[in-house]
Amino acid sequence: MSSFQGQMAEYPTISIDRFDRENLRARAYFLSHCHKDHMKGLRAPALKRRLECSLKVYLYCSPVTKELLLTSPKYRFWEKRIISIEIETPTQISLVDEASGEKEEIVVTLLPAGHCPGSVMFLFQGENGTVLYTGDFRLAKGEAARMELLHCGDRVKDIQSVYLDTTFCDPKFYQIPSREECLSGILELVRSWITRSPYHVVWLNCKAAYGYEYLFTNLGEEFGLQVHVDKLDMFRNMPDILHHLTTDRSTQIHACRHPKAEEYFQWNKLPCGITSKNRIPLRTISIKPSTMWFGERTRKTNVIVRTGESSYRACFSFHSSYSEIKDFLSYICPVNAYPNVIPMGTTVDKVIEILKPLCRSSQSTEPKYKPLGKLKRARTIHLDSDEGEEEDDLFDDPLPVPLRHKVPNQQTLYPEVFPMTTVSQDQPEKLRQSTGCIEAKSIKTPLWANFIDCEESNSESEEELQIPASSQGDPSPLTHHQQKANVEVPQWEVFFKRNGDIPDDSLENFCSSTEAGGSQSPKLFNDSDGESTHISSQNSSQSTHISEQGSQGWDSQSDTVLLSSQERNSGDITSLNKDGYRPRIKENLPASQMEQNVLCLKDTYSEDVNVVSSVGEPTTVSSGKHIPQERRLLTISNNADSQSSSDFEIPSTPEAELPKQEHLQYLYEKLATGESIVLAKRKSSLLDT
DNA sequence: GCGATCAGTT
DNA sequence: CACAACTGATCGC
Repeated sequence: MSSFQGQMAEYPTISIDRFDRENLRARAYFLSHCHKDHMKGLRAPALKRRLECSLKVYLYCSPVTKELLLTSPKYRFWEKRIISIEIETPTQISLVDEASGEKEEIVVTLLPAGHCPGSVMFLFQGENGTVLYTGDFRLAKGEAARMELLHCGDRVKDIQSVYLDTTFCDPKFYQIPSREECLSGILELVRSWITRSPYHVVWLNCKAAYGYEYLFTNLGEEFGLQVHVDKLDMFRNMPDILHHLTTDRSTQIHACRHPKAEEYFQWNKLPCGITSKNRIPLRTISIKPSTMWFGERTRKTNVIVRTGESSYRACFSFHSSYSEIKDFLSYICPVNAYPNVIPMGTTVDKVIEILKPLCRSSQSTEPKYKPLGKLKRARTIHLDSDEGEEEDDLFDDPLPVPLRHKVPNQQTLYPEVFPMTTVSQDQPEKLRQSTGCIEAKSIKTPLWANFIDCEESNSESEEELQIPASSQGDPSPLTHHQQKANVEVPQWEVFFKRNGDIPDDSLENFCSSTEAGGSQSPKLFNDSDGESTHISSQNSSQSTHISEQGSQGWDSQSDTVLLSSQERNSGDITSLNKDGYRPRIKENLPASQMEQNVLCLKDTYSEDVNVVSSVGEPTTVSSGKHIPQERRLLTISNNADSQSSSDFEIPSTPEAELPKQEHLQYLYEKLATGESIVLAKRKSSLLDT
């Protein structure tokens, strides 16, 4: 539940996701997505009055959010005052104080947040620096690195503050199975039930909230059925969703709701009231999407749990896990990070304590002295342990500012050129600031950087290297066309489809199977209470099955339902990605230098330089606008895995370049602290594999 | 009567 | 397991 009060320190004249109290004075409003807890005050009389008096105040949101919001009659009064902004399209907005006439320019870019249809993060650029408000988000590991507009050239933008969705920012939520794993588990469970007869139906016990749509569409697609829901008119202009939904109760998949639904279900009655078809009683199971999480050291990763004779819980999360949050924030590496949510059972201070080490201020370039004898664990020990996922927690000391080269998926890197729309009533004037983004350079990766960033095995890289470079880069003309043609239709897929078709857990599985003593045979996972039966996301090659009598003998071990995330690897569950969606690429139109300056406002190397200068000289390298082939190819493999390390665009064979004096100096310093020993060992073990 | 808030439920 | 939202009680305008 968001506790963000609506205003950001840097841009206090705008309000985001809060519309009450001080926010009533905002010059512009932003809505990240259509969930009630982000809409407080949005239909209050006070704001309605404000709107009537201040004719220059608008609400900005994504096209899908606008559509969803305006479907509700309660919010219809916003109709003339909402401006939708396309995803990944930097847009200038004039913030005018109507009393004084004072004006401020700001550029906002909407980035897909993966939380629910229409959900976005807002990237603001203006006089007070670049800030990112994430709204609520679910982004897999490495996804920030793939967001082109978080970058300036091949470097992540200089971001002053991140206002972060910290819903699961607690180590107990260390891991949440990926969207694909969860979807796969549900798909197999549903398949195993509805294929028995036309009278076998499933009820998806979903909350009244946007966010389950990709589940419905994937189920619909997979089984050629429509999902029964109570309402679908909000999707009337989103055919990709609409086509998989129905108000006809005769389908085998239901996601309808009723206040007494649970009670109904006890009596084999669906929320919509039906109990039979053709006078033959229905056989129903319920699947309740719930967030399941796993601690850092938990191997149990079951995505389906049986909770009763006909009841299941399925893993499902709208929010990023602890490790996903850490990956996201450490990649962005802002100066400040502020939590938008204080999770239950924790405190602001505790959350800040987690966020702070991932921010720049604590990424001291001065290595801290650490006696060798105090090193926690040697990497070799860790390799022998049962963890597939390597842990950056091993290092007590924050690493220096990562000089990372997260290469976006597309090749249109240089120069960073995007059309910029100006949304304002009275002036199309561009921003004057010209702090300028130095023309993007291909910065050679210092040798040491490979060691520093390399956390995990790149087991897939050899395979990925076979992928021709042409298979990535610009989207196919068809994709491009479709997007142009559909410009009036809200594009919801953008929020959930990722580029790449390769399942995401290959690294972990590789690690756990090769390094953890090869526990490759399927196992049954049962809760200690002996009540639940699981579909696992961990085991491989175990086929899913449900006891023939869903309501009988479910307590026997032989009824245990398993589902492996790796079944998906070998199988059919890639519909989430199969359309091969790629983030839209702007036409590579020539842009004025001024536009570039605006886009890279404050993202200057001169601002960065005090941070990075002690570990290298990135600004002086000017080896042209060419990405080494190896790095591009490795980027593909990185794109494909959401859970694994996002650092594997760095070739495992370092570029044949001798480290410079400063790099050596750095290495020596690291050696003194003990860290590089660990890293070097890790590295060599990787090379040995 | 409406809305805000809180506690409880799912 | 939490989330997001609903329900109902209470209070104030």
